[in-house]
Order: sequence, then structure tokens, then C-alpha cells
Amino acid sequence: MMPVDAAACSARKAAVDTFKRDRILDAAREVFAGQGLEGTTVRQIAGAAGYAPGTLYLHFESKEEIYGALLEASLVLLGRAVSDAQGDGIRAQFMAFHHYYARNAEELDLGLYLFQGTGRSGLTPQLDQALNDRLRTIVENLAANLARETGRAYQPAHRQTVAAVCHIVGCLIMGGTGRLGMLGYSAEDLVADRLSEMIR
Amino acid sequence: MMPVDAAACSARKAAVDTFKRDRILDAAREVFAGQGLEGTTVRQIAGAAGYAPGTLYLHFESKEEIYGALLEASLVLLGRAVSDAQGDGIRAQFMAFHHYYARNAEELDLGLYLFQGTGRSGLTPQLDQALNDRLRTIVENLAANLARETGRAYQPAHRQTVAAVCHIVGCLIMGGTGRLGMLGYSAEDLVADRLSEMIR
Amino acid sequence: MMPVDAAACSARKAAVDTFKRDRILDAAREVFAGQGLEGTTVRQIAGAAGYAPGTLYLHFESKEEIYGALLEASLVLLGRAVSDAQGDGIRAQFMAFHHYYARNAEELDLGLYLFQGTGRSGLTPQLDQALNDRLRTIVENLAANLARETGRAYQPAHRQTVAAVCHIVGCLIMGGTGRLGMLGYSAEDLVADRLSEMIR
Amino acid sequence: MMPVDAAACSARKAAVDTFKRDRILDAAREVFAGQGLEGTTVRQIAGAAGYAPGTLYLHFESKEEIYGALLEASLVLLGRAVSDAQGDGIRAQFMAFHHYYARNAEELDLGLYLFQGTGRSGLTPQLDQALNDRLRTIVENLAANLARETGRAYQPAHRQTVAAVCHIVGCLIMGGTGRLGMLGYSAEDLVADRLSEMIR
DNA sequence: TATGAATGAGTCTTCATTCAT
DNA sequence: AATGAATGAAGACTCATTCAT
Repeated sequence: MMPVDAAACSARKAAVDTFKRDRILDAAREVFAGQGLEGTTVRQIAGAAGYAPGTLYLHFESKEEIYGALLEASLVLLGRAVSDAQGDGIRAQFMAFHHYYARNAEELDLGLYLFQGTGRSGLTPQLDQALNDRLRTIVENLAANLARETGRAYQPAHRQTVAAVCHIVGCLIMGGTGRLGMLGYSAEDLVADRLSEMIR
Repeated sequence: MMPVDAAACSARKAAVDTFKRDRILDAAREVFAGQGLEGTTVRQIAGAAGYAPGTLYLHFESKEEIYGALLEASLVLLGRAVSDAQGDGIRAQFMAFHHYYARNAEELDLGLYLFQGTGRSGLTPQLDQALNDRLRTIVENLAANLARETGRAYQPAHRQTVAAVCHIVGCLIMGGTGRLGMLGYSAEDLVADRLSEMIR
Repeated sequence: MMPVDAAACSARKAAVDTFKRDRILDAAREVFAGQGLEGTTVRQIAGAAGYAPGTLYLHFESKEEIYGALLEASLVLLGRAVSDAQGDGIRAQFMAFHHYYARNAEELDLGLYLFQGTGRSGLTPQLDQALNDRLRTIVENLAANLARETGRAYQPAHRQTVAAVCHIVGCLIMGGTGRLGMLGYSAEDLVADRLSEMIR
Repeated sequence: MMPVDAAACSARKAAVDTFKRDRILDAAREVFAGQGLEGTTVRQIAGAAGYAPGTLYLHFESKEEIYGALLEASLVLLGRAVSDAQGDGIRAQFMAFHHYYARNAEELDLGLYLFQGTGRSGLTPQLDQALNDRLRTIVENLAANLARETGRAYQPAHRQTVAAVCHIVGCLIMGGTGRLGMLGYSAEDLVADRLSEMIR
């Protein structure tokens, strides 16, 4: 018998676990994109992941936890999308923020759903914390870049960044529900307006 | 025998009906505020209204129709709140818009829910039309006032108005879900910033 | 004050009552013809009769009683239809029987529904008796005519009559459910065949 | 590790599934016999099958599908009953048809219910087709035998067969609802009469 | 680890019937 | 005699979750 390195073994085990979790999350994202948030069942996610329904509960405690993990993954991708646009200037970064959600509308829904109304949801405090951190980081990077690029102080740049994020979110929501189209505008245009004003 | 005025009688009947409808809507609003939109059941609404479940269907065709009526009432009140602020200038009107939803967060949820995702919902086309009209009217009034007060052309004023509305909605959502607080701002402040910039 | 004849008065009252009952039954028949037996609601019947739902219960104890009364009226009309064909010979009478139900399919449904399966239904024994008597009378008249016209003894004529009635009912049902059409026949033809054989 | 035969495994699985489906159908049949077709609830069927209500929907898409499956099984058994009587001549076959339904009255109800009135019902077109085919086959076999045994041409034999089937159905219904007994006959006797006439 | 059959509470909705007016 | 608003039990069906294998 070979000597067994317990640490390496459990690390491998954890890696496999992560891999499977991610496979499930991929499946969930895919199903969401097709079915919308409501109307997606655990069975469908399991099916898309190549698992039986019960198996999901070996990896997640509940459907809500899947949602939470998905939202976290979503924020990671959002952060990456924004970072990747870095070379093209702050304006491009904000537009990347916008485009990320414009292309993945259901991930915005996910956020709204989980932080729903007065805040009740299956979100654990830890997850909530993690989510906040991710968002905070994204915002801080944007703010730092905005400050650097425009020569402003960090403080006001940060405030402007947050305002811009709110603006983008508002435009996306008003656009996604058709209210913007009905008024004759597109989310994209109104976001562009705003950024021009902000960056000058 | 007293002379019977059929017209007066049926008018009275209609009034009573409206009264009851409103009582149900009040109950629904109340339950929403407590339970969130999802997770509110017909039974709960009926109970809160002092009715048996079946009775609701004497006044509304479906749960979705209740939601629709609620949203419509909400838009009426919103419009009124904005109009009532008229004397105090355009800035006050925009702030009234913001405060209305800041005070009635679940009504914003309602709008988001009903116009959800890709737009599927029990909303009849007529109701959808009516809702759009209400919103359009509110926006147009704001735009006209903004144009008048700042001496701008109507067209750009309209565009700015819509952008401001999006901004407010975005701030409300980011604020309502706690993301804004965590970043150290309040929706109110960011909205105020924006209005200052827009009106100069 | 005029002298009041109590008997005449109550007779008049009874007549009015009968009149109203019949109005309701007419309405019910009409609704059935349009909606089928299932899917007809008390509310619809009341509406068609120009009454409020509650009013029906002043005239009938239950929906089932309405059905029962309707079935009885149906048998009266059936009997009349058969009698009215009397001049044209026994064959015409049997065809009248067939045509009556061919034209009023829902009245056959009614009979099947009320005597459903193992016989559970809201039928009171009295009504059941009355219904039986009506049917018996119709059969006896047919039998007597058949005997007279063909010179057979009453006994075998009676038996043949009942068999013919069964045949007609069978053809109507197989026809009404589309099974006959699918096999390439019509109820009318098969009934005609049978009558030709029976009467020669 | 034992070698696993995937085909055998899935075959076994299918067999188990069929077994369970049949268990449910048995339960449904049993409940029907007791409660009548209307007034039988999914909950009752599930209970009789030893299942929770939701479990039925693992095997059937809807209540109507259960009815459809039941009717199909019924037609299979009917066909078998008729075939098994083959050795004893065409008369015995027709009597077998009659006896099958005489013994399983609720299965006739089932057919009548599913093809009810104007034909609306949850029956899928495929199932409707399958049902028609079964019935058609039974009739054709009877017709062929009748033709062979009596030396008649197939065409008129087929017509007579269909007429006889109608007759049997009519007798069963008039008998099953007690109308025949009240007139002093039994379905069996009248069917026998008819067959004697037809076969000579 | 994975399964997937089974659960059963819970959903919206219908409708015959009642009863205060 | 008539109303019609209100009832509430019952219906079919869904789906997140569990647990024996």
C-alpha cells in the first residue's frame, strides 16, 4: 500500500466537490436563462446538471442556497467583466458593468429576488457578507479608476461611482420591464448619457 | 311606497362595490407589506379583508387581477403625490416621486413583479395599457415642468426626466436591498445629488 | 272588501308557482343545450331564467331536483312527440322517439346522469316512480299500436317495443359519442334498419 | 463488481413502472365501482393505491389520463373476452361482449363519460385514435366471424354487427339504470332475442 | 456518492347553497 | 317572493424536500 497523504487527499476531495458544485451552478444558470427565475424547478436544474433531484441536496442545503451561490458567482463574473475592460478607460468599465447585466438579465433578477422587498430570503449572513464584499470591491476599483483618470479626489469619485451604478441598475430595470422602450428610449442610451456627463 | 330612483340605487350599489374592492385592496397591500409579494396567498388576503377565500372572486377574476388593481391604485397615488408637490418646483416633484416609493417599497416590488422579466404575467393588455398611460402621464408632466422651469426644450427635458426616473428607481432598489447603506450612502442623498446636477 | 274565495286563491297561487317553475325549467333546458350537462351552473340557470341564484331554491330544493324535474318534463315532451306521430303509423312513432332524442341529446344525457351507474342520484323515490310511469305509458302506447297495426298479440309486441327502444337508445349513444360515425354509419340508418325488420 | 446489463436493468425498471401503473389503475377501477365516475377524486384513487396524491402524477399527467388508460385497458379486456369465446360460435362472442359489460358496468360508464356529449374531454387525439382502433378491431372480428358462419357477404355482416353492438349497449344502459327491470325484462333476454333473430 | 420514488402541505379556483335584508 | 353577497368545503395539481437503497 502506498503511503497516503491525508492533506493532499482531502484537498483533492474539496476540489472535486467544488467542481461538482460549479457544474450544478452552470446548469442552474442555463435553466434560468431559458425559463426565468420563477418557473425554474429543482428538478430542471438537476436534470440540466445530469443529476437526480436528490443529489443537489448533497451539495446545497436548499434551492435558496443554490440561488445564493449563483448570485455570488454572478458577482465574480461581473467583477471580471469590469476588470477586463480596464485597459479601455473608465467609461468602458462602466459600460461593461451595464452590458454584463444587459446580457444576463436573469442575474439581476436573482439579486432582486434574493434581497427581495424587506430583505427576507434564504441568504445566510455569511453569504450576505460575501456578496457585499464582492460588490464593494467592484465599486472601489471603479472609483479608484475614475479618480485616477479624471484627477478627482477618491471620496467624490466613489460617491459618483455608486450613483452611476444605481443609475445603471435603474435603467436596466426600467428597460427590462419594457417601461423604457414604451417611453422611446433604450437603457443603453440613457446609461451612455449619464457616463458622458459624469466623465465629461 | 316611496318613489324609487333606480339610477341612484345602482349608483349606490356601485359605490358599495368600490368600497369593498378597496377594502380588499387595502388588505392585500397590508399582507404584502408583511409577507412580501411571493408567499402572499389568496387565503391570507381574504382573511385580512375579513372574507372567505371564495368571496374575493366576486370582486376580482384572479389573484393577478388583484395585483394589477393594486398597481394601478399605486400609480394613481404616485401621480397625485407628484402633482401635489407642484407648487414647490420641479425638484420637489422629483423628490416626491422618490419619497412615494421610499415610503411604499412594496409598491415598487409590485410593479417589478408584474412587469417581470420578459413581461409574462396575468396582466391583461388593457390593464397594461392603462398602467403605461399613467406612467407616461406622470413622466410628461414632470418633463413639461422641467422644461418650463429651466427654459430647456421639451425634448431634452423629457429625456432627462426619464433618466432621472431611472436613477431614482435604481437608488430605491439599491437602497431597499441594503446595498446602498452598506456602501455608506442613502438613496435620498444620491437622488438629491442627481437632481442638483440636473436642475443646476 | 270583496268576499275572498280561499280555494280559488290558492289555486291561482299554485298556478303561478307552476308557471314560475316552468320558466326556470325552460331556462335550464336552454342552458344545457348550450353548455352541456356538466359545466352548467346554478347561477347560469338562474340568470337565464331572470332570477337571482337564491331564488331557485324557493322553487327547487337542489340542483338535482331541477335535473329531475327537467327529466320529467322531457319525458312528457317525448310522450307527446310520439303521440303526435300517431297518425303516420307505428314506424313513424318509433322514428319520432328517435328524432326526439337526436334533436335533444342533452336530455338523454340527463337521463343517464340521473340514473347514473349504480343508481345513486338525487332522485327521490316519488320522482323515480313518476319517471317510470311516464316511460311505461309511452312504451305501452307504442306496444298497443304495434300490436294493432301488425296484428300481433300484445305480449310479444310489448317485448319487441322495449327491444326497439333499447336499440334506439343504443344507437343514439353510440352515435352521440362519435363511435358510430367512425364506423361509417349513422344512428338514423341503423334505427331505420331495425324498424324495417321489426315491422316488416 | 458484477457485470451490469443496462438493457436488462431498464427493462426491469419499465416492468416495475408498468406494475405500479397497473396498481394505480386497479385502485381507480375499484374506487369507480364504489363511488361512481363523478365524485371520484384523485385523493381517493391515490389512497386506494396506497399512495399520496402527488405520487399519481409521477405515473399519469392528469386525472383524465388515468381515465383514458383505464378505458384502454377495458377495451383490451373486452377484446380478449370476445376472442376467447371464439370457439363457441358467433353467438357466444356477442354474448361475451354483453357479459363483459354486464359484469363491469362502470367500464361502460367510463367510455360514455370520456366520449361525453359533444366529445370534449381530456382525451389526447392519440389515445382517442388508439381507442377507436381497438373498438374497430373488435367489431371487424365479430363481423368477419358472422359473415363466415352465416355465409353472408362481409359488408352487410359488418352493418349487422354494428347494429347488434348498439343493441347490446342500449340494453345494458336500460338494464343498468333499472328501466328494463321495471318493464319486466332483463338485458340478457333482449340481447338473446336479438341475436337469435340476427343469426337465425 | 448518488438515486429517484415518494411525500404532502400548500396553491388557486369553483360553485351549490344559505340567509339577512 | 326575491335577492345576491357570502360562504367554505372541495377539487386538481405542483414541487421542494427526504430517505431507503
